[in-house]
Amino acid sequence: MKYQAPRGVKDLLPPESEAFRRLEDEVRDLFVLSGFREVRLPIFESAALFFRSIGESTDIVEKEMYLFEGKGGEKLALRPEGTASLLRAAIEHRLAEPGRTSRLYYQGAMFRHERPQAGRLRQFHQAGAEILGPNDPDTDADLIASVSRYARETSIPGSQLLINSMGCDGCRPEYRKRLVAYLEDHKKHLCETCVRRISTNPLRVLDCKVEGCQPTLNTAPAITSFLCPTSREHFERVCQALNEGDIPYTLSPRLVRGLDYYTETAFEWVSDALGAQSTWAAGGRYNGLVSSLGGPDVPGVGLAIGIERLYLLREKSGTLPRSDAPPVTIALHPLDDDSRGYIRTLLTSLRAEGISCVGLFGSNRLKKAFVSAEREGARYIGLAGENERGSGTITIKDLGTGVQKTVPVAPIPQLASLLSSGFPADSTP
RNA sequence: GUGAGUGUAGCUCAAGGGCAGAGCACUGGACUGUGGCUCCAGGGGUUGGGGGUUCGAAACCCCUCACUCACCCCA
Repeated sequence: MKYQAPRGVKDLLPPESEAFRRLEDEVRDLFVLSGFREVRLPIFESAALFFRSIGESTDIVEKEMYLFEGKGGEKLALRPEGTASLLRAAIEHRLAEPGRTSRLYYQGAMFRHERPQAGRLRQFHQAGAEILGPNDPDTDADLIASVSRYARETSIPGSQLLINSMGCDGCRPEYRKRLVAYLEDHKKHLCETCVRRISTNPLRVLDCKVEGCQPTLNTAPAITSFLCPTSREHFERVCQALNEGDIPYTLSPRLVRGLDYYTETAFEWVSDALGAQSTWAAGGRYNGLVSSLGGPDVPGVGLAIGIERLYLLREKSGTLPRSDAPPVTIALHPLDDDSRGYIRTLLTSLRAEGISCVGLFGSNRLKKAFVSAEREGARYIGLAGENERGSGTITIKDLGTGVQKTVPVAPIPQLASLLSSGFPADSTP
């Protein structure tokens, strides 16, 4: 094979492509139902935007970004996530202003140069929703509730909500100090990467999955016992709101989001039906991010759903959305060469009436036309030869029921409505 | 970036040193204005690529590429 898709990217073919689109629509509907409006964002941005927002010492920035230079030498990057882009746009167009609330969502391809595996691609798709403005726990809880409810309604298999608090600029530094001290003391029981992270990104040590590290990490100081009164109250009220809303969750003191910008509430939805990449949606509050990107001091909270992972889950549970409407209403076949023009005219007229149709011009054999019509997924086949042409009619057969009828082609709207409303069952062949 | 597993027809897979095969799919015919069935025939392959061992390699060895899964990381 001369050309094939680059590593880690996938072609989506029918019918999977259609199911994927329906899933995206489903998520869009979910956001719209909660008052979010869409922002279409560019697929690349100034690289510095991501360095700044995601964090210099994260893996994404250190080794996973697709970087390239514009003609003028400007440093650009394919977006590895959506929040940074959305906030950039919100700040640039004055949608993030103190005292007002913006609910915005985005949806599209993201790019990270990682080794592909189950549920992990180099080009993948996320849909994310961000609320800029409010800083109250009820907003967090409401956002969380919308996704948890969606998970329940669509029967996402094995889904579980994990939540934690990351504290704020006031209390996290103190906690961080205590954690580093603890980790230093227990260095000899930790793996190599953990030891390295003590100095680069100590909070992420908590995320380590190495078996040998677990005993040490289990007894490490938990951030939740170091929260300042404000952060503690915020977190407690989020949990309380979830309790009241009957949203099940698991407190996960060692949950640390991969991106540096999170503050206060952090949450993610995992599923044991997914393989090693078990997170299918995640988010959190980011109160300092807007201002650190040059905007006003506006707090925010948001989340993103990994569409491919959602797809995997729905596939596993056999609940992928499927379009039941046939792709083509009628396939038209000329019975002789003289009828080809008659058929072409009819195709144009029917499409003008919104009826999906194809012409079967490939073979003169009627038998093949039937096979082709079925392959096209057509509901009806329409035949025209000398007789139909002479009388201005078309012979239409319902491929499902076998019911057949010869009807006038004019007026076209009447023919169109016959095709879209369906054949009477009592017609005789 | 590291490790393991797998690469044979469009798809699913046989052949484990001795003629590269099956099922499905595809094309044509039986069947020239009425389909799904059946029967007959046909097209398809540098066995991922390169090198080596051997009289002989799809098979054994080395290199390489790709895919899959895992580590890592994350949606």
